[in-house]
Amino acid sequence: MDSAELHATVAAWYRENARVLPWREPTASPWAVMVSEFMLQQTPVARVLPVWEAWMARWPTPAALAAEPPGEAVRAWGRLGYPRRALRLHAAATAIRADHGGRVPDDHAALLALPGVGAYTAAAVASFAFGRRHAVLDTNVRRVLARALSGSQYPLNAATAAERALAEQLLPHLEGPANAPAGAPDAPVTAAEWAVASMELGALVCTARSPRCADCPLADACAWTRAGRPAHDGPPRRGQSYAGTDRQARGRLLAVLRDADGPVPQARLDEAWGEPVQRARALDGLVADGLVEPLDDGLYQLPTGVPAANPTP
DNA sequence: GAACCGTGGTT
DNA sequence: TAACCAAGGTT
Repeated sequence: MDSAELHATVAAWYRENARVLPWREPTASPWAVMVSEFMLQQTPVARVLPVWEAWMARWPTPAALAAEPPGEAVRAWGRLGYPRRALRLHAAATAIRADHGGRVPDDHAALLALPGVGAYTAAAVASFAFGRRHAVLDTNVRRVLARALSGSQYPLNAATAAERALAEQLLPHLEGPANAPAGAPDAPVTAAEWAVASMELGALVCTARSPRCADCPLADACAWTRAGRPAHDGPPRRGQSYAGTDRQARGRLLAVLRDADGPVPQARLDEAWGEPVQRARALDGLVADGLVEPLDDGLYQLPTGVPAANPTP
């Protein structure tokens, strides 16, 4: 199967099977797309949806978010996880207001320069919000390419230069929006549509644990299937421990502050995590990350964005 | 390059 | 049930 055939096959599947998601609507603003990409970093769609809706209702533009303290972003982030993303999204909104006239930039380099925006997010926003042509290499796409083209069950732990080169080479030449016009099943496939379609195939069919190969439009051409779907052979993929880690401690501490109306005394944090050494280390880390602001008298709160007044000597 | 950074659903 | 996994980014 050549790449044109690959694009057409996956796009045809996508036009029939894509989930309806608010940030994919043609009316979705670049900011709406950007917020979704931040939230979707390592967090499943189902958990993002309600938080995204509330976020967009409250902060429909970057300037609206930038006008509020970063702690409000952390609070609204809720239990999506990795709350530093909330802080970075707030910082990105602030940079957009300061440096881009309040509009999400439309080119990859300017996006990449924003806090919390890496190679994936810059390519995704440029593609999905602006119809630009970039390789969007997320975990779904990497898995689809590993199976369909390389014949392995899983991609390597880290994306290689060869992988990125392959993704570039596979990119359709056509620019334009990610969604084909309604009722145009044979519309040409844009780079952005290929990106969202290959991601969606990985998310719905070519899944990590139990791929639904019977429903896959690429099953006949898939190198991994043709090879008999051999089990992963290579270094073990790194696991993620959690219970008892600093991450869990940080999560418990921050949850107390999120759920409180105002500043919280140290004693409330002590209840949230019993082990004092780890608790202190976790709290220090949260403060260092800017997720927590220490006040006088052993009080703590979510960040206000206003540096605490220095006591006069 | 490897470690670190949350949370909850699925297998 | 414990392990795995999720539209990554930063240091």
